[in-house]
Amino acid sequence: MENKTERFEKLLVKNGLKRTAPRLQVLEILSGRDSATSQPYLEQVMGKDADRVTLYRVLQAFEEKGIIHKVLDQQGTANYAICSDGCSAHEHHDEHVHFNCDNCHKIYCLDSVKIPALKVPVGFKVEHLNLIATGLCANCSDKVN
Amino acid sequence: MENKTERFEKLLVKNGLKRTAPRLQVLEILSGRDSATSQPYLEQVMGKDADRVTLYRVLQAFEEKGIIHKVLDQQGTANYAICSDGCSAHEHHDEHVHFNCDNCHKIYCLDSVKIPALKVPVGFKVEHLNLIATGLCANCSDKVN
DNA sequence: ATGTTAATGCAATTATGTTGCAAATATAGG
DNA sequence: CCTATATTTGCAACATAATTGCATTAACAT
Repeated sequence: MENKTERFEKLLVKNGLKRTAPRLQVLEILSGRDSATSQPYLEQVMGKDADRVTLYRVLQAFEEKGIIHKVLDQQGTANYAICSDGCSAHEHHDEHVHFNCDNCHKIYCLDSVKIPALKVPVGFKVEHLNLIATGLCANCSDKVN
Repeated sequence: MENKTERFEKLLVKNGLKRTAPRLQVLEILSGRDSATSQPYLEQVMGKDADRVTLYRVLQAFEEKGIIHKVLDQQGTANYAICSDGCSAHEHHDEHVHFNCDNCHKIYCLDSVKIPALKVPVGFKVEHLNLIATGLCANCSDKVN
């Protein structure tokens, strides 16, 4: 199996980004989590390893290249998750449902759930759909019962 | 036809809120628009008529009472719209689709469009759905063509 | 090895949101 | 109409989040 860091390095090069420590660290953190990661959490984990400004810029660059996508939770806080294959700078294929757990506050990308087509009033042209469900995730609804 | 201001005053009293100038002004502004109104826009329009802090508190009170509902746009900015009848402090019936126009940036409440039921993975319990569509609104798609 | 370009870190600035408190105001009751 | 009371407002201070410019550093092509 291919080394994880190697994969990340290729990913960066493929997108014309240099292989730098903060970028690799962000990819490392994001890939190790099963749900989207909030900007404040990233900031905390990176600590003094990288400047806050650098983090902003890394995330912005990744988003532009289609390496990660941003999901806003109900409070408007930005959360980031690595895009599944098939995303690019030109087109994000992240029109899956996001699930924001009321209990643990994690945000899951439900890649398998597609957003159904929508009937909108005449004249409106839908480009993208963004659906966030809230409730209890599988983990938390287990614990509660 | 009943006077608009009278209606607003009744609305406030019904919700146990005093009839104050900033509150009436917010209702006036929101009701005069065909789309949701951003917090920064409200702040700008109210100008020196009300303090920034007061605006925050008015909006918060209105939201708690179910008089208005908040929609976050793609940038995470809060937008507010008057709730249709049937909303209350206990239950918001605002699970309609919101439409964020890429051109004019207005946010429309598409009250007529209901969010279709969703199949989620086993274990997940959906409480609320929040769907924002982006694209061109009727107005803008007219102009473009 | 080295030159060029991209990326980082720092400082300063701006924007955004929150809290405590004193002054002002709405309204209920006399 | 006047007054008592609780709510609401406005101000000041503070806290947090995001952005910009610039000098320094680091990546990497040659």
